[in-house]
Amino acid sequence: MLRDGKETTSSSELGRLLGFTDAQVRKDLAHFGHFGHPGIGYRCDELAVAIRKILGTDRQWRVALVGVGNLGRALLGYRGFVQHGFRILAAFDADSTLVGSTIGDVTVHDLGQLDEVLAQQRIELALIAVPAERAQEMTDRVIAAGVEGIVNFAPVTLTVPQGVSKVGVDLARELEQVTFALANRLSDEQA
Amino acid sequence: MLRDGKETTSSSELGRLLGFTDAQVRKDLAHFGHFGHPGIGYRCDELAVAIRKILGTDRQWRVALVGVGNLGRALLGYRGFVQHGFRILAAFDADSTLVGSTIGDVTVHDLGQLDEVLAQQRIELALIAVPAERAQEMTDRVIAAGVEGIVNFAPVTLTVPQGVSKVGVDLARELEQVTFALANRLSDEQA
DNA sequence: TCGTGTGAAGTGATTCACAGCG
DNA sequence: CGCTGTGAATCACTTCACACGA
Repeated sequence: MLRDGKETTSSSELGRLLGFTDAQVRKDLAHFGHFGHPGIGYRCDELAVAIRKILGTDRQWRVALVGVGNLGRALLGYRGFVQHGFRILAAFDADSTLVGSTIGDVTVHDLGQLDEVLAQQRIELALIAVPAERAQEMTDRVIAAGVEGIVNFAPVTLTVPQGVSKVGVDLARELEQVTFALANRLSDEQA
Repeated sequence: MLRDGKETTSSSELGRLLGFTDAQVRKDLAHFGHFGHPGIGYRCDELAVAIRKILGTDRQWRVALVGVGNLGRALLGYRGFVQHGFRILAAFDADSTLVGSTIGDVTVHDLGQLDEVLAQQRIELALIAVPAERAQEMTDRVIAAGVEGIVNFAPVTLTVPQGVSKVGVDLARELEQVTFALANRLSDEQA
């Protein structure tokens, strides 16, 4: 909407676009504050700022990538991260033939330097893209080095201490969501 | 559990492992049928079979990849798909220098051959890994060619007709989930 | 005795509907 | 007059608690 120069929107328009009711949109937004203008709706620019504040993306975040395989490289090349304020500042891999190379503008470090580089770069978030067997170990190490948020791409459930935030992305599980819907022919549901 | 040779489990054990209550586990499983044995619990092998049936992964699915960029290549190399019965049988890209090459054992076809190859290979599911601008167009085309399920990696909301199942994976949104938790210091929630 | 499956109770989320502001 | 923000009503989900089978 901002790109299109749209000034304002409404809960009903947002709802239609997102697949919710207008009341749902208003309740959800009102939960975080008073962003709307009665009789007018929501100003697009104000709303964008407010949502960024809520999501914590009103600033830049310092990110590291652990595991520079196929998926890791894809993550390094993903432009969406930069657009949302996520800066990948360091990468790590066990493969010594990769160590020292730069992909995009990120240098691949040896795992032995992990603690040192994470501290030096003041890394806050880590993307775990290593094989399932190594995922918990890597997670423990980055958390010990001060990382507070984890996105885990390995198909295992990680254990993290209180205060550390964690999200798991299991690509096969996403496909299972589709096959579940097809196997049971659900006509509703969308994401 | 199967790998460890475990014979049976219980709703409370599953709940502890997954982060739910025992009652929740029982209700959810009972929703789909009677899989447990009173006094015993759930037999691991029986439960695995039952869950695969529910998820629709008790058979192989024929999958195509549209877009062989960094992310596409990562998806091609992801072993978890094969393990869950998802076979990527064809890939497509607009880049003519890629067309004709094989990555893993999948051939990259020209987009012009999309309809033909999808029909010939009887493709059921498609992974959309093209830039946001092209995502809806590619989706329309694969659906026209008979695809019934879509996993979309482009950061746009796709429109699909009734009967087609769709899941969206937005990598930046996963990170935002982490920053949201950190910005608001939620102590609960895990995925 | 252990542990499932399940009505009943309790809790939380969504929708309704309208007062009030621009 | 349009649209938000919000109590009240509705609806859905989770937890409780127990009958019953192994």
